[in-house]
Order: sequence, then structure tokens, then C-alpha cells
Amino acid sequence: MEKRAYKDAVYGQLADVTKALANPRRLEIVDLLAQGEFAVEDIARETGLSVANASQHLQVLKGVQLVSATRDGHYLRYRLANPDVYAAWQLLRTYGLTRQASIARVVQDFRTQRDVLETLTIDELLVKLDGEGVVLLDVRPTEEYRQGHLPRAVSMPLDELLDRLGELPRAGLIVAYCRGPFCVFADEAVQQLRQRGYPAVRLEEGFPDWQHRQLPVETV
Amino acid sequence: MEKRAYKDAVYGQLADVTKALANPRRLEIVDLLAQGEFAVEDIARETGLSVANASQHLQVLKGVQLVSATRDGHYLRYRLANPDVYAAWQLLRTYGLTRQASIARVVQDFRTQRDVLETLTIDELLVKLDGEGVVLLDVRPTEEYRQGHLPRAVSMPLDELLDRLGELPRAGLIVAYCRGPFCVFADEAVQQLRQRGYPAVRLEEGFPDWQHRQLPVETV
DNA sequence: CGTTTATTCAATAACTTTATTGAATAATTG
DNA sequence: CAATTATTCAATAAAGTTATTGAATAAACG
Repeated sequence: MEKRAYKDAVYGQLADVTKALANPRRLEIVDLLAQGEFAVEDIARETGLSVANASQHLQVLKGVQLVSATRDGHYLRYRLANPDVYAAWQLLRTYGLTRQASIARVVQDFRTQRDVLETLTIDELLVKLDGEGVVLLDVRPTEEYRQGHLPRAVSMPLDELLDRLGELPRAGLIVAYCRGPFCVFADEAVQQLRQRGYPAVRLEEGFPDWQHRQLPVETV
Repeated sequence: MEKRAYKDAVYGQLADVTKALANPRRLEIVDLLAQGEFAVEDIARETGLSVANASQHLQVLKGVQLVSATRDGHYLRYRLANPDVYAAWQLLRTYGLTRQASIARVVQDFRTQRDVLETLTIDELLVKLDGEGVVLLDVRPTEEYRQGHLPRAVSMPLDELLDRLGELPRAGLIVAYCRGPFCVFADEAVQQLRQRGYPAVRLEEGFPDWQHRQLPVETV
């Protein structure tokens, strides 16, 4: 094989993998699949895509082994093919937030509108968890909490929050977390809690970041 | 800002960064720029692109801050914008080689044709360097050796190799390295040396991987 | 200060990617 | 085994990407 043909083959195939990731919808799907397993119709609903379109995107990701699927009754459950895929997404995400001012600004603006001024990183949370008076709030959908959550976290999906305020302390600190830095569940939870005088902040990262760091995980 | 618009903005901008990388030529350029700084015409020559086309690709990479450039006399010297860019390329490369059987096969076939059967990783090289009788051969162009190379490595660009065989030992081990796993300089050097009875193997990784691991680097 | 020269721009045609339909498929379950 | 149902396929139009040309630009240097 000639040198040029060799390089074309190698860089071409690597570009194929990269191309599978180079689409806003597919990045959103990867970010979602970091939470666990989802059927095509769940993915379609969560991302606002049609089922056929979501399926098409999943085929592209599957074609380069970024996701895999197994059948479960009537459903095909899709998941990230391996932890490297999450590492790649995390690297891209960090790159965007630290090196692309425009992305950091969009996130900042969104949170400022909701008075989410302060956030906690996982490292900062770990220090606070040593003390008392921290309540961890998992505001993702129940099914995602069920597939895995932070130790001692209380499951309180966003649509239940206002009905269950009684369970929350008015002193101390409430730390809400969700899927990751671009997930809005925690932002909205913090907004609603702070408006009602509860001491709430959001965790900057999400459950998959906790898991990826090999920190202890509870399943129901 | 509405939730959907927010997500579209965030994932869209991250996809823009990914799209800049999602092209065989631009990946090849990133792989090349990992060696150091290059003018547009050098990049065009090394990749077989026209100067205008290389410039266009560089604009795309520059547009998302993956590369940067400064003027040096008549030339604009391009380089990777920061070490994260190399980390991303390295992750993609490793993913391709370990998870995409087709890429590993292309590399394997190319090397088998050249009787490059055995390779050494950096970790394996570090062990061998403790002992005696290992000659390190940098077979990249002189200018890249000049910008940085492994300690005690001898510069012997491929086109000088056959004229300078006298400088090499017939016993012990010759370890040839170049730009990285997809660079063919070391494969060709090993082929030529072994055909003439010299005990040569190639280093699996390249100079940028050594550098990225914070191992000591010499500059002339 | 005009000439040289590396780089970029602009226009274009070929090709690829995308979302949208509505129909087809294939596995499950009663 | 037939009905159900989640998923995929196929066709299509719109939008985006790419390499090629040849001209334009802008910085450097004598």
C-alpha cells in the first residue's frame, strides 16, 4: 500500500468517527446516554427529535461503535459503547467551557437569568459532605436516579419539587445535581428553591462525572 | 432564553468545534502541528494539499481556536493552540487503534508489508534505556529534531539514512522514532535497516507523546 | 516606496449531510 | 400465529462541505 493511500485510509477512518460526533443532536444524545440506557422513543422525547430522526442519528453513532444496543422486550436499549466515549465527551465539554468564551458565556447568561449565581464543583462538594447539614437533591427523572445516584441523595424530579418542599431543610445547604453542566434541571430547581428562601446551589458537574471519577454510587 | 434555544446554542457550538476536527486533512494537519511550528507552505507540502486549500483548512481550525499563528518574516507560523488539542487528538487516535478494528488492521497491514513486526512502546523503551546498547534514532526532518527531540537521540532523516549506516552499531538495538503511530518515517527506516541486517525496531508512539508525558526533552 | 512573496479570498461545481415523510420490518406478546 | 408496536428504511429536498481555480491582499525587505 502506498504512503498516501495509507494516510488517506487512517485519517479518513478517524475522521469518520469524529464526524459521527460532529453534530449538535448527536452530542446531545451522547450527553443523555451518559446517564444510562434509553429506548429510541425516550431519546426522541428527551431531545425533541422525531423517532425516525433519532433512530437515524443512533445508526450513525452505532456505525462507528460509539453506542451499542440490546433488546429488552419491545424496546431497544441504547447506551454508550464504553467509558472512552464519555471521556471524549467530557474532554470536548471542558474544552468548550474553558477555551471557547462564547460557550461559557451562553451558560453564564442562562444561569444569571435564573439567579443561579453560585455553583459547587465535585471537589468542593466532597469537602462539604464531611461536615453536617448538606442535603443532596437528585432532580433527574426517577428512572435515571434508579439506574444510579450519589450516596444519600434524595430523588426529587423537578415536577415534584414544589409539592415536596416540606421534606427540605430551611437551614444548612441544599445541593441540587442533574445530568451535567448543560442540563437545566438543577438550574430550575435552584431557581425555584431560592425564590422560596431555601439555601440551594447547583453542582457544576452531573452524575456521570461523579461515576466516572470512581466515587461511590448507590442504586435503588 | 428558552431551554431549547439554550441547548441548541451549547450543543451547536460544541459541534462546531468537533466539525473542525471532523475531516481527514485537518486531522492530518493537527497530527503534523503536534511536532511544532510550520508555515502554510510547509503544511501544504507535508500533506500534499495545495497552498490555498491548506490555508482554508487552517482557517477552519483557527476559527474554533484549535490552532494559532504568528508572523515570522515572510511566513506565518501555525501551531496547536494549547496542549488540550493534542490530548484530544491522542484520545481519538487511541480510540481508533483500540476500538476500531478496521483502523488497527490498516496500520498492521502497512507494517507487515514492510516487515515491521515488532514495536516498542514508550514504557518499554524507558526500561531498556536503563541498560546499555540502545541507540535512539530520530528519523524526522532536521527542523523537527531541532525544535525538540528525545535525550541522546541521533538525528538521521530518512533520506540520509543509507549514507550514514557507518554511524550505527550492528549489535545492540536501534530504536527509530518519528512523529507518531501513523507516521511512516520510522517504518521505512526500520525496513531499510533490517534488510541490511541492523537490529532495528520502531517506537509505537512519537515525539509529541514523549513530550506530552513530561519526559525530558532536548533542543539543539 | 515599490517589488516580492506568503497567504487569503471569492466563485464554483461536485459531493455529503440533514430533517421530513410515510411505508416497511422484525421481534414480542397475548 | 396474528396483532401489536418499536424501530428502521427509502426517497427527497434543502443546506452545508470540499477542492479547485485564479485573483487579491498585506506584510517584509532591499
